[in-house]
Amino acid sequence: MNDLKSNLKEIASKRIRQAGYNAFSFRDLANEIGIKSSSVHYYFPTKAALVEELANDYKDNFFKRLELETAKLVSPSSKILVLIKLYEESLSKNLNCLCGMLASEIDLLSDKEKKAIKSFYNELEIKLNSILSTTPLKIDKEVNEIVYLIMSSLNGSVVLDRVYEGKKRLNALKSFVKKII
Amino acid sequence: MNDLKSNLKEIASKRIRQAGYNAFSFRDLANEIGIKSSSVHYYFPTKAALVEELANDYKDNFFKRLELETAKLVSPSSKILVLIKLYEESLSKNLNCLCGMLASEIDLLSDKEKKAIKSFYNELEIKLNSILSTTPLKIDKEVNEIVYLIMSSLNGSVVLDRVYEGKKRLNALKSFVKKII
DNA sequence: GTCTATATACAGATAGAC
DNA sequence: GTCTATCTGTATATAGAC
Repeated sequence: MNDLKSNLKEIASKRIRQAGYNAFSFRDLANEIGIKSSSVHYYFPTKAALVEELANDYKDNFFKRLELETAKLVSPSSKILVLIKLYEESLSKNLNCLCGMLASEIDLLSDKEKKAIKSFYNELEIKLNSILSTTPLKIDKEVNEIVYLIMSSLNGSVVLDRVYEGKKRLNALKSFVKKII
Repeated sequence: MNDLKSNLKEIASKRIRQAGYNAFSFRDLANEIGIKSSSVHYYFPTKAALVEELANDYKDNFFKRLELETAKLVSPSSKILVLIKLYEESLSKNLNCLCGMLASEIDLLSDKEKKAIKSFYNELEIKLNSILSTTPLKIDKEVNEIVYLIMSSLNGSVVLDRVYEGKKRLNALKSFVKKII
């Protein structure tokens, strides 16, 4: 992929993660790079097509990193801490999770965009279940419920930590994971 | 407050909870009621002023209900289940929490709007801490960390349950609360 | 209180020249 | 690939008549 296209995607992704789907326009992207908005349409026919591509890229990159960084780890808790670290990185850049942001705006999305978002969370759920199924929990709960708890908390933590410009909620989740797994 | 003004607020709140700050205009509100957008400006000088009022109303109403419905309850877990029930009601109307939605779009907001959002979460944190401080937890964790876990999970659960048109994540949180408190 | 009229700017997209 | 030009519609107001 040429530089310009990937630059456009990077800028668009950042904007969405800052303030949502409607918080940027093709003109914004064009201005930031120094081209015209009609040229952006050369790369992406519509805004929906761009966002769909962003969501799919985000998922691919996210799970590629997760696989890579957990590959040599053994304990479930260490693997989940890597997952949390990916969210911490997002927070440290003062950005929401792209899919979390779009999930909260699900009513705005086309079917293809929705599918991309669901695909991200489907894979996350599968991954977490597989990590947690290898070991008994230190708390008497269904694995699946802990998976949901971790996923919902990850999403909410970044949103709220961003509001408070801190890390308390992600840290609390981290601490919780260390305690129960 | 007259009917028209409260109708406008109700419609605006609903739209934000469906798809965010930028997902409605004064014209939308006007059209839905059958007046002109300039008339909406009679009630609210700016969009920011409207949203600030919505957030403050939401907070007032939320905690009024929480106080009312927990007043006669004794056990901490039963009180927290009432809190979760408020989020379940939101989900059953297929709406996000207003403050959760705006929290994810925090970069869009004016200082006054931000303040209103923080005020909601400040009060929720205080309330949860006070509920959980009356009893020892069945899990060896700091109360404050469990408060953060519940708050972040509440937010994330509604967002994700809405995506999947289900209740699994809020139910998982409910189940977790029953287990540890 | 509600309207018409207006102002200024932006949004998403397309046609066609270069 | 990038541009100019254009289209059609929308957003956030404000002024002033009724």
